Amino acid sequence: MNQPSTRSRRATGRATLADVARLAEVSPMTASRALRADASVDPLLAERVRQAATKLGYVPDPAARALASQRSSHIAVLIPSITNRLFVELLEAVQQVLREGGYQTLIGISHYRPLEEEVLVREHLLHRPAGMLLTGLEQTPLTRQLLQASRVPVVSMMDLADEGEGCSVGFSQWAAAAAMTRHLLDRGRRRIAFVGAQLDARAMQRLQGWRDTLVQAGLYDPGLQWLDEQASTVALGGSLFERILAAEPQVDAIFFCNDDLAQGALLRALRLGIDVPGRVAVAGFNDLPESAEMVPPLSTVRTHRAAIGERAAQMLLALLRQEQPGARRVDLGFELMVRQST
Amino acid sequence: MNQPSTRSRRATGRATLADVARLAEVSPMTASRALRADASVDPLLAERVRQAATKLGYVPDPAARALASQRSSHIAVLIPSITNRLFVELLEAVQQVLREGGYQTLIGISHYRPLEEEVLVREHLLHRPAGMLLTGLEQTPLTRQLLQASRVPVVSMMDLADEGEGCSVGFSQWAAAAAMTRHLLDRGRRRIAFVGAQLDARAMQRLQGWRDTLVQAGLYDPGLQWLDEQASTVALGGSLFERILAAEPQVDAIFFCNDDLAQGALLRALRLGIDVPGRVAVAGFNDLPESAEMVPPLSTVRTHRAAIGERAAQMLLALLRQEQPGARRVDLGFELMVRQST
DNA sequence: CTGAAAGCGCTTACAG
DNA sequence: CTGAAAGCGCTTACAG
Repeated sequence: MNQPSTRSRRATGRATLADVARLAEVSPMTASRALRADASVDPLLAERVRQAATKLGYVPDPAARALASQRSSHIAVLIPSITNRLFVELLEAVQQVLREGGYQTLIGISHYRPLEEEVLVREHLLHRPAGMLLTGLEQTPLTRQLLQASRVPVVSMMDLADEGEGCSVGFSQWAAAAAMTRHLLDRGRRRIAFVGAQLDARAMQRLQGWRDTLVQAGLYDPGLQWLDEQASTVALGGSLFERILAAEPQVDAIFFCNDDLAQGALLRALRLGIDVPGRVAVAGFNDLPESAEMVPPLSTVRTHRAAIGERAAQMLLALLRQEQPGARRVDLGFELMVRQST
Repeated sequence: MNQPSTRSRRATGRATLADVARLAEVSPMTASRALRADASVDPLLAERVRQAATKLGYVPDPAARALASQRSSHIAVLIPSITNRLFVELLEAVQQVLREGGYQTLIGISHYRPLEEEVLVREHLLHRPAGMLLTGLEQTPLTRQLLQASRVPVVSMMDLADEGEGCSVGFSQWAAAAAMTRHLLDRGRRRIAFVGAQLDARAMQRLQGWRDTLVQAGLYDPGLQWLDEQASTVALGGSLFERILAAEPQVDAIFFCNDDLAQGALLRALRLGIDVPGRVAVAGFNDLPESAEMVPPLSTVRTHRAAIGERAAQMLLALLRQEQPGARRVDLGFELMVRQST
């Protein structure tokens, strides 16, 4: 009895589905179904199976499951950058939810480049992820095609897809930038510069929100638009701040496309003895933790990135459970944080 | 010919090892070995196999490989926090190297708690990672036991293990803190406070470096040791700065156990009009990107976290290839960054 | 609702 | 150095 074959390879010692089935006195198939809460298994049998599994401390082997089902328990999450705190907080929320849902998170960094994202999508698809979470909507045509062909469920984070265009959770960058610009106008500012860095799609949408608002107010001046392809850093913000004031002395407000840049501007102003907001107002975007501590505290737009990550992950889990995800497009909005720099 | 079985499940369309073997006119076993550069396969055959694989665009199925070999192509990387930029940079370097080595990175966040780390180790072990990268050396006894029993190769990052104690890449927190303390003494400071937050093992080692140096100088005063269990943030640094100066007016230098806290102190000093370094010197630890931009620029200790991540990942890859990893204990040192806050 | 058979795509453990 | 056989631990696709 229990004569092990001479060529046995069992080395794991872990309980297997067959062990559970034997203990529950059902076939492995029934055990498999019961444990996945799959097709309608007789509730009594299902319960017996579950108890057997608990008793044996059974944990399904992810590799075996993936091989048989052609689908893994991994979810690939692609973000543009991991040194940008924004995406770190997004990621943390995502991972939390996915982990509770029984999935593991694989992270890919695209460095803001659609072509790198394409490579990442291709690589990850080889591992047959159960689902994917993407940042933004600037996928290359090939990326879209690969995803569609793979039939892997996808949810996009940060930006909002057009109606009927796929699942997305985010907010309107345009509206948020427009709101901040309007705030500056309300404060009596008339020569409002915009500084964009990195120049990813979201920065450009913010630019558009600024521009449209100023055009409408009859105050748009293309000379006040400062774009820089470099990554956003505190150092870059400081240097741009100095250059703008030198080039356009009549500027009375600068709207930076994110907080790193704006923080750099505030620090540079301190160093140079430039009065903010007296001489010039400074606004940022995202509301990073340090922004409230700056001197003066930075006015900015708070974005709900943790909520976005959480919601997007939940939506993906619903998709994986074949449930209707409720809304396929969730707008989580933003919040204007008026502090003392404007 | 090529009569597919009526119950075929092939749906992937991907080339399989059998396809490669057929094209190269060898057995699947030989193809498998050739592709892994395993046992000495006849070089001519190996070349034929490699060409066939390229021609077919063959990519091994990770799930099948994991199931058969009981070892996946994933590497688990456990870090204490992902909102701390230090670990983000560590992680980025790690992931880069692992990816080039053909491995995928799975991230676990322990929130600085050994017990959470234990849970993560247990969870990840279920997925049979090829290897693991841990942060620090404060594993619980059970964690150590689980790791040892699993026989999964492990490399520790940041701290240095004792000789013969397992693989590690890092630097001496003690020496770095001692060096900064000596610098403050050299600048003529005599009442040097130390501020620790989070109170993880590394913060405590820094505390020890500060203490030992002051004891040796005959200037140690336990009343100047400020410890706070909260996470290090800019806001906390500001509030501690204010409290310390109120409680110990004769303090002439404050050594914060990391840059976040020190930055908060500098900002608070600006707000309160306290002269740094005139009234009090401020020092940090880690050299975050913003530190050089502060007013005044922050003196701190630069830690080589990217290099640590890179080196640790390389060491793990060497272990996985069964190579001798050269040194099993690599000290990457630190650099004193003397700027204008001290 | 349940189960016996086959198969997912690799590698281990032998034998030669 | 090479290969035929068996097996890793699940799920798919049927049949009943």
